[in-house]
Amino acid sequence: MRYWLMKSEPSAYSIGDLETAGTDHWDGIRNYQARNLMRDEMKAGDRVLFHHSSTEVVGVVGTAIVSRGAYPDHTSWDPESKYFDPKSSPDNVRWVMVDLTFESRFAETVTLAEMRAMPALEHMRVIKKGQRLSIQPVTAKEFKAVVAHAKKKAGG
DNA sequence: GCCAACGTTGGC
DNA sequence: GCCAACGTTGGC
Repeated sequence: MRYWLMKSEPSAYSIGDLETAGTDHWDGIRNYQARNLMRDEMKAGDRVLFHHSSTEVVGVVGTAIVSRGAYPDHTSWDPESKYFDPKSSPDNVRWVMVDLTFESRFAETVTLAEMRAMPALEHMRVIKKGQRLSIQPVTAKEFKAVVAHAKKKAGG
């Protein structure tokens, strides 16, 4: 089983949206590195740190589980979609998505500043400047350290 | 809103 | 295949 960090702008899709949906597809990934990770590495059962970016409090806000591995992102051949890519079609799938199932929502965000201060997370990509990749592998140790920190902040 | 960092595009 | 220009991301 692998562990991941997935970024989302909460104005577009938040942890609350995933909590409401229960399970949802993660469409709109249009970056080759992120796509390759989804297509080649991400499997059902993997665990995900759900990260809010471009917002007032940036950081990890909860966890999710990959409930379906990579399959074609149909928004890529939908001319009405903002994620439309004319080079993608059902016969020539360029972009993929996965399904995520809500697991937990932290009482408080584990902020970027807090993560930077945690020795266990010193190698995490998300804390590095200029790191734009929206899907990042994390280690089991990092995943657990973030979850433990969230519990500690919640007072237990 | 600024701007650094990065990915993509396209001329050559 | 190089690399400058451009567009996007995302913290601050």
